[in-house]
Amino acid sequence: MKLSKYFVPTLKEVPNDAVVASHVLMLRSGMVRMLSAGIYSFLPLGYKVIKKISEIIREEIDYIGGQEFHLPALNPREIWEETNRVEAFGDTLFHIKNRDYVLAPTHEEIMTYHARNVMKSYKDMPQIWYQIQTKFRNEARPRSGVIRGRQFLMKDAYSFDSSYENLDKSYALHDEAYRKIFDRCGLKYFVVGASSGAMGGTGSEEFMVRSEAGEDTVAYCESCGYAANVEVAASVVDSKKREEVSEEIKEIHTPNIKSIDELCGFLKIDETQTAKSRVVINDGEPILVLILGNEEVNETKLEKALGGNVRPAHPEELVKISGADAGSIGPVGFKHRIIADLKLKDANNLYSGANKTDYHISGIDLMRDVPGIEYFDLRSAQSGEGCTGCGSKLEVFSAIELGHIFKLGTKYSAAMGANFLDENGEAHPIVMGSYGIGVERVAACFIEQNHDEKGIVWNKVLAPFDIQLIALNMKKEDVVNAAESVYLKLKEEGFEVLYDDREAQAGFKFNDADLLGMPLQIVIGEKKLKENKVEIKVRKTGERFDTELENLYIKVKELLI
RNA sequence: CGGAACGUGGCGCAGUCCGGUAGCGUACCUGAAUGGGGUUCAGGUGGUCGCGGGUUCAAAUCCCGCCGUUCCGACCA
Repeated sequence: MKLSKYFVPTLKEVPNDAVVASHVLMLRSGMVRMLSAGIYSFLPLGYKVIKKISEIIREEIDYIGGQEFHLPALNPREIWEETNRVEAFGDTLFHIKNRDYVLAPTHEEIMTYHARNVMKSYKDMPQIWYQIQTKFRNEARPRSGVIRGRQFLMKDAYSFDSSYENLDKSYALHDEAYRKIFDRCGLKYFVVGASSGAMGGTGSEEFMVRSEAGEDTVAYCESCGYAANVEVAASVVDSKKREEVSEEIKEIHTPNIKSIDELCGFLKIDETQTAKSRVVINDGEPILVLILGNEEVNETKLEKALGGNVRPAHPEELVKISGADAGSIGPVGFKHRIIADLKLKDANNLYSGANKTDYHISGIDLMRDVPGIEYFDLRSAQSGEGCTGCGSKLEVFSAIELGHIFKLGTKYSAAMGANFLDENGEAHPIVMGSYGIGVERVAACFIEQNHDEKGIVWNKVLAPFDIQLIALNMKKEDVVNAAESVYLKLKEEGFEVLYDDREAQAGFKFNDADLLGMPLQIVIGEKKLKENKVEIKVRKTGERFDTELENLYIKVKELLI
């Protein structure tokens, strides 16, 4: 491809609206342009990358027996009513105004619709059906370029099995395929065991990439591979050390002191000497939740510890329950169930509310003064805490979800009446799995992980072209002739070559080549051509060396293998 | 959806406070020089100043309303 004729609108400056590296570079390198918030056009160069990623996905899913479909994005709303997901998706689902259609945000219903009444026998299974298709979600806040859009390309696969044991097999096949896909793409990723969440089901794994642009926060152990969303991640935590002597309980007048900050300032003590109280209502029962002053309650863990419905108590309820306003509630003398974070286990000499407005208590010994207290893990894991698997240190950071594999079970088949007959002639709902990969996210994550101050650094697998060929002076006939023949020869040899044949300064071309980031650059200039030599630059290392023209093709092959 | 910022040629910005002929850099076009890291000179093209309304002799500038984009938060199969 000749760059003079190829639509690659590069930008020298960083567009105002782009913040994260991948977004900036996709815009600057002319891969994409925004049409509206969260809606991107892929230009030829960007689309080449998308096609390469899609092809890798296609090969690996085909390899495990997947069959590719192409499904409509426009769906009758009534199919989505069958599973009650019009309501479940709420405002995230796009609705068509002048006909009763929705734009599909995923395709469980449509795949199940096609399986229903057709896959009637256990003999018809297993099946793995997939597609690579545009999804539509009315995201409240699109962000980070293509990483979170209102319209995005997703590979979504669905498995249909006659039993949960067989579902495990289909799931394992996808697990393996996903690892191959991301390995082949050259991504550094890790796998998080996630809770089943709102999709319903029995198990799932998320394939994540570490990135500042990520929207999930995960705890990860490098040495044993343990990874979990911080919502559920466990960690080994030293509880607050019990001091040798327990002081006497003492009531302190603390006028207008409401927060832990104010209390610490007023009494000149450290947050870690205080126990923060929160009152929640769990299925009608008031419960005091106690946590170290400088920490926050993890709502997911709290709900898991208590079970049932959990909501914060209203201010009027607080007074009735504890006898004090919000700022003065504490465990001593609290009449209802009390649970505390593990970090507070058996702690003493604590400060907390007195259950009497404008009073606090010092010298609280949870062992002595709070009989019946129960301990749970109620806080989020933090960097540096111990891994529960191997004892090494956990790291907590943000990450982007690239893919998600999911044991659905019978949620959709049961709701939609997609049943089959087993060996005994009994009807059962089909046991399903669903498996997604964000295709543009693969590209964005690769760029997040592989760029420098000059631009993108593609590997040969995802690079839109293998080689960027640069002719330095298009006014010199011998340079043009040499570049032209190298261009043709490289193409004959099966390489994808982007030939910069523009009338431009050398520096301009070098910088554009570094921005676009093809793995190899071949530079043809007048001086070296006189010695029958051309220069090769390896984008990743910055290494450059000269080679004789006739050795060029061998050298290129070596470097691109 | 709550909070904040921004909106002026393709891109990056100044001008807005204090109303008075729409500017700069870059990109683009023409010509010339240059030709190994965004070179130089000369001459050009291109803008409903986000949209609508109001105030005024006069609005990019002041007032009101709306729209768009981004960031933080909420939300997120």
